[in-house]
Amino acid sequence: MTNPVVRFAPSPTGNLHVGNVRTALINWLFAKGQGGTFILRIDDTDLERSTAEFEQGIRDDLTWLGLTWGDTFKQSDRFGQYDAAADKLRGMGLLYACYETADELDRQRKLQRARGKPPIYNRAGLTLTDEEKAAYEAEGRKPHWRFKLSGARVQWNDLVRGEQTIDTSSLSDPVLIRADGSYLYTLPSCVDDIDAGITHVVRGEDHVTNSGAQIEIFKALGGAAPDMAHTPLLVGADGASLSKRLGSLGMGELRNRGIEPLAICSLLAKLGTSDNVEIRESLAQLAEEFDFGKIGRAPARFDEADLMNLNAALTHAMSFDQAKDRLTAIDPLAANEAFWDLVRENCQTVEDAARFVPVAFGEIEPLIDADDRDFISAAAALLPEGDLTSETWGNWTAALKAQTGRKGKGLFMPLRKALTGMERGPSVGDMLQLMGRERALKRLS
RNA sequence: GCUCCCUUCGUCUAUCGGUUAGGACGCCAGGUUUUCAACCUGGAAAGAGGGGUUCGAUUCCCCUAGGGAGUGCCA
Repeated sequence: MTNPVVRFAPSPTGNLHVGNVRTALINWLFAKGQGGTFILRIDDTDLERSTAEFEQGIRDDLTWLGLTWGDTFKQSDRFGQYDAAADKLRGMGLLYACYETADELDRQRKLQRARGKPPIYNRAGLTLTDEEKAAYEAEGRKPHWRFKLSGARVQWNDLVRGEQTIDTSSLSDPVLIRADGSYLYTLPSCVDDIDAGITHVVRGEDHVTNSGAQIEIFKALGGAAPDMAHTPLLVGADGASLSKRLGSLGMGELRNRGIEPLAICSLLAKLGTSDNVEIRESLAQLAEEFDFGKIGRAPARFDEADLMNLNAALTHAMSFDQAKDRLTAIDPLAANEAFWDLVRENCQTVEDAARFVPVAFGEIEPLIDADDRDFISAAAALLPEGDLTSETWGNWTAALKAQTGRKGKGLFMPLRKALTGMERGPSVGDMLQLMGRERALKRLS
């Protein structure tokens, strides 16, 4: 396989969510792994619902994730090409005018369904005479345009699903052009794929029947259809279809929660594959490991808890340099390498470090149980003079142990609670050095 | 309703007719640690149900159940 060209084609009518991102990621990983090109196409033929804000949001999210594109364009800049393609299809007798209203079509479908028949368009438009068309036009009706399917079986070897067959006689002829003259995505997508030299169309399995119809359009337009890959959709942790909330879980929200792009990409790249779901060091590594053959055919469950686990693993191993800017945003004092190295393994996100900032650099409310009061007073008196060093903690607790007879948890836990105000956290001895003598004594008094 | 796809530990999966059904994540226990995390060791944990085919089915076929998708002048 040489230099594949793939595209991710979101429509700017909303923000990117986990399902979208997975499709984008798989395209990207496949392209990068094969030395190919990843194209970002903005499917904004629906001028009503598309907005510049969503478009920018999509670009920002992809950039944040690291899914950079080699080329990008918008469908709204290419209506001329679509018009030409439509004319070509009309000339071939493959694009025909229909005059039913949406309501009429809806009624037809309901009727068919009620009789146990599949709701397929009856092709009335195909046999309309010029007089009948003129009569509709006189009524003020404008036609919408359908592509005439062959009725044959369309076949392809799907990179994920294997041999696929779609019986086009069981499909309605797809509407390509609305009554208001605007394009639905079906035709522009094919035209763009041909013009951009797309070699592989990679998308979710909700598109398989579309692919059946689009393959016929590709052929009618004189192109060979690209290879196809349809990945199973993600479902929620409960096994039901991805919930509204999860399905629309946006990148902005994940970013706000402190989730790392690589945690998202690692999960979405490995979920539903035969590879272990673990954090990877880079997108490049994910690309190297990518293989359509590893993707299963059953829907995989997307669980936010898994995402958080991966993110925690990533955070635990994150270098100070990587975390620095984010720590600065929390508090300039937190941008301290010794501090980060100490607290990171107690953090699930970089922002979790905020909990420990007051312990090391500010004020906290010490936790001292009533029956530990004397012990804590003794501890305050025994705190070694001079600078707090890495030796201090060991010497101090040894002296305390000798004087009070306390040991183990009974010795250490009261100190932890008094000095940090928490029952859990990083090593107290190291925290002691960071907070300094003055804070320590104040908390022990 | 109709069409297509799917079903192995809690989760993601391996197995391409004969295996003690393997791994990873998670979980539990022990070790280490003042605690948490990390790390080490160990453990529990699966073939949806029913029929076939076969000397032998997780594997092949059928049925049922369950899940996903499609069936739009959405993408």
